[in-house]
Amino acid sequence: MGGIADVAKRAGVSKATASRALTGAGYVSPTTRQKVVSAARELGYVASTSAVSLATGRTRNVGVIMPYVNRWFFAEVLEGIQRSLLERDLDLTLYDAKPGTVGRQRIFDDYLARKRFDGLIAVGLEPADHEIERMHAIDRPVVMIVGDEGTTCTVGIDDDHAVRRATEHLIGLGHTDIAFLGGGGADWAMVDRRRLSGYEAAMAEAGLADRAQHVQSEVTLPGGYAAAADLLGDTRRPTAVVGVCDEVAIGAMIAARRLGIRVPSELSVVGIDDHEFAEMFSLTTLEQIPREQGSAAVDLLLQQIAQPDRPPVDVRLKARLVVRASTAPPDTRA
Amino acid sequence: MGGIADVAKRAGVSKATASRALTGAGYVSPTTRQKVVSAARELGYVASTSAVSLATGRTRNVGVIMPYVNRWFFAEVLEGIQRSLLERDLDLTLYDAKPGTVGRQRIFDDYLARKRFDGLIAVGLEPADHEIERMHAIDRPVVMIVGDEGTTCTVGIDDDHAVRRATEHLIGLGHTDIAFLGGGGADWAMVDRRRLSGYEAAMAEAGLADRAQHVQSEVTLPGGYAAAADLLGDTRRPTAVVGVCDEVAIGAMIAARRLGIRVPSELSVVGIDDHEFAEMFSLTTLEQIPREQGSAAVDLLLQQIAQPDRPPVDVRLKARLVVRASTAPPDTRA
DNA sequence: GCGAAGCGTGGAACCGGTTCCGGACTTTCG
DNA sequence: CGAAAGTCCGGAACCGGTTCCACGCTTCGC
Repeated sequence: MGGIADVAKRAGVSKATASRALTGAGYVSPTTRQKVVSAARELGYVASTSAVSLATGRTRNVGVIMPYVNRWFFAEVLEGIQRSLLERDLDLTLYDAKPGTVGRQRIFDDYLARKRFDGLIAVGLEPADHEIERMHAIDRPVVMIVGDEGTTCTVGIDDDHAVRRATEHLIGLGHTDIAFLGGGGADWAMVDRRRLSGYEAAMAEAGLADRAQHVQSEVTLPGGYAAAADLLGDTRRPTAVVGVCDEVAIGAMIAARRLGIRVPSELSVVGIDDHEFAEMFSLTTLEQIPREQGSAAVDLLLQQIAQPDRPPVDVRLKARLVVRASTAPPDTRA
Repeated sequence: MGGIADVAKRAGVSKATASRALTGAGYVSPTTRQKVVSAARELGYVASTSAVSLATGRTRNVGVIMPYVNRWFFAEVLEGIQRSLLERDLDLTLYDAKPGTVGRQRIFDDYLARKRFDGLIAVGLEPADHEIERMHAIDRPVVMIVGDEGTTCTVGIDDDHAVRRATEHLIGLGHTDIAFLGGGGADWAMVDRRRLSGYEAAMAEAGLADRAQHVQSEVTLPGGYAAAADLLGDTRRPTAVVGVCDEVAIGAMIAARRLGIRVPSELSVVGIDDHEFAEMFSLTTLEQIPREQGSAAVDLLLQQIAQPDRPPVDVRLKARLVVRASTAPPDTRA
């Protein structure tokens, strides 16, 4: 009921002409087009997406696969993607692939193979080799946000550069006891590794290699809180902390406050992200704009869909230093 | 390439038989079924979702429409839904319908009408009348999480009851100066309204109707912070605060800390949600488990899809009081 | 022993669009 | 003025599955 055949009949034309009139492909006289269009409107006609997909081979849908949706970065990226797709009349199907779950396995083994999408955006996925293989096997363009430059398009900030700047900011203020907080452990993400190495490089360049200190923590606000509570409880504590991301950095600020350590006079804290809470906590940070990364990924993906044989492109965005009130020269009286 | 026809040929049977063998519908002898299954495996056959949808009228996909994905509650619900769908081999397409955006309008006007899904879950949508009309017009089951009981199935906690208990908890501790923080303003959500009325009812029952005080704020952590900073700056401040949700309550706690007001001795704070940060802040709260609401919604939706003419059901979950260290009797020395 | 019921299978219609191809008509151009 | 090119449209094939129906065979019940 309500198919294009009905529209065609009402407009007094063939299915073929009705289709051409509505899709805009091929020759149709202005008057018949008008007739078809108004017939469609009168009937409330909406093309069946499955029929269109079957006939054209295009789904007008993109898949987004990410390990979390409840973390700030991922949620923001998702919104950026969604907004871009909405402008272009494309749908979005979401795959929530938490590391180490059977769900993730099923997504890679079954869901992706169904090819419900014209292209795939993978966000912070840290895929294993066989997972990468799966993604290529589906023969659809893939763009990764926060991923390895290599065979596919990628979008992301220059993590190394960002952390380097964060660390240099502290060094420039006169700090020498600077700890890096966050990451480590078993499933230690590549981004976090890259960020740590940026920190180490900056420390080394300043001749502080032997003062470098990496404190492990879960990469969440409570994780940062817990790790910082340990670190700062010691009387021999650093004068500054670089958080692997803002959530960890804010956790550290909260811990400091609880311990009665003043920020920034007794402890400087810098993060990376410009999280929505950063301003409230007056956190100095390096701003990345995940929404923009999301929409950049959509742009890239659509290019790849249009021209599948174009070589992969990498978009690397620079992070801007936002100085707020969580950083200051170390307290020399101590 | 790789259609069911190829599988059929390789197994030496007709398309019809191959289809029956793979879907499990109709009579197929065990031996032919086996032949078909292994032929399919050898060819790496995966059925085209669009062809299946076209033929069966089922998409094996559910739509989820929500105004935010970056807020805790929504993200958790989304994960709950996703997990449930994953178990049942269903896909999920996400519609991000921010209030007052053209995107939202397009979702209701165009996207939903495409009927890419067998059913729809609407989360905290606060739909306008014409939006509700649109949702019914698509002729697919709808389940709402946090919505009006009425024509559709709904899932949610009993907000009135929850806030009542939160308020009674404070009254039981001896507080009489209790402010309700959050909500109000132009696009003031229905949940928040319901919660306020629960507070007012509890105050009235305790004979404190004239002490009731509603302080408006944006329903976010920074919003709670800002509003509480105003409220608590005054010397004539309440001894306890009920936050419309945990984010607002936590914002209030942070503000109190900044102002040097001790929690809980000088100020008790209670929230609603059991947000992931609640434990870190030792916030007394009423626990709701959004993930469970998500999976309950999926269950309901699947029932409705299976039996579309069943009367709508409402699932109302009770919230459990979790007492932590943010509430105590008022400081009588003051 | 024979009709009915149950099982296993293939042919063909069908879901609802798009697109190829060819015919008719009009315009352009040499 | 005739051929070629351009425009407009309809018939039919096609995308890749599912399902109705008919048919042959076996089993069962009376």
